[in-house]
Amino acid sequence: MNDVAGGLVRLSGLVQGLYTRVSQRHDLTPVQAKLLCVLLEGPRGMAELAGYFSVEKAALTGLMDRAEKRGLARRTPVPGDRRALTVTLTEEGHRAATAFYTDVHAELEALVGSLTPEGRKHFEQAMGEIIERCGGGC
Amino acid sequence: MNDVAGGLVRLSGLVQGLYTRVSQRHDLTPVQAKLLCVLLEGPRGMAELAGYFSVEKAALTGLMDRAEKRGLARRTPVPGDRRALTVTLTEEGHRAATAFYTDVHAELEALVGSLTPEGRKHFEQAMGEIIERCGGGC
DNA sequence: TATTGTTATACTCTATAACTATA
DNA sequence: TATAGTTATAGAGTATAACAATA
Repeated sequence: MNDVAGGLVRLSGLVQGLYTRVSQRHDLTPVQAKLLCVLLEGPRGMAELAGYFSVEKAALTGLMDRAEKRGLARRTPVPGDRRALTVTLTEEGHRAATAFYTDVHAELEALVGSLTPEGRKHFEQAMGEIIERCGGGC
Repeated sequence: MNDVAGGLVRLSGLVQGLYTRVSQRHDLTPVQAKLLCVLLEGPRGMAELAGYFSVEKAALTGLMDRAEKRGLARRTPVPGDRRALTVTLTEEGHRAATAFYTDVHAELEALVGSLTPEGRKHFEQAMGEIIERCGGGC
């Protein structure tokens, strides 16, 4: 696979590896890191998070149990619907999320650091097109 | 993250998701699919595979136990070193590997199908540069 | 002593199915 | 009945540490 397909797999592996290494550096699992990053944009419901992660509700229960035990996030009741829970970051979780995000962002920037401004622009545009055309699923 | 970093994460997520879906279609886990693809290029030792996967030897024992139980690969002795084992694909494993590989290749090609020939060339070149500059680790 | 691979143990992540409580 | 979330159970993947056999 020495073509686009191979390139995509290798590039994706590079990004995945980078993400995992940075997670470890912050004493997080990659999934926990992803959870923190999502919650950085605001509180979310359990079902909402399950949908976002393309995972069953039950998996989120476990994920949140561990995140809560580690003091990164918490579940709070939703006024008006006594079945529902909202997930928010704790202070520690917010600090961890910000630190992780900053770090991973810098490393990803460094990853494309060898591109010329021109090449970088083309690359960004191509990624944008692929992502847009594929949306969520594809 | 609406920049290169965000694009890389989303693109990598797209590729990862595609890989996982195709694996499932072939009744494989993503890790098993990766193992089959590596073995398609020839037999490998256990330690060699562990290195390739950036994983401890013990993890590979478990991985191979399951692959062997499913009839996809087998361990054979190495003449000349009675400690070592070589991992090879079974016939069924070879069939599964080829079918998976073909399928994933086609899907990845389709992923970049919206790019113009020009854009595609630029994209390929940029990926090549990034990968080359980062080699294995980076 | 170093290397190859395994075993034992524990943890994370995930799926499925059955369940509770509320809407 | 439908939705939100949990519990129970099982399996994959991984790490660590201790081990056996061979080099």
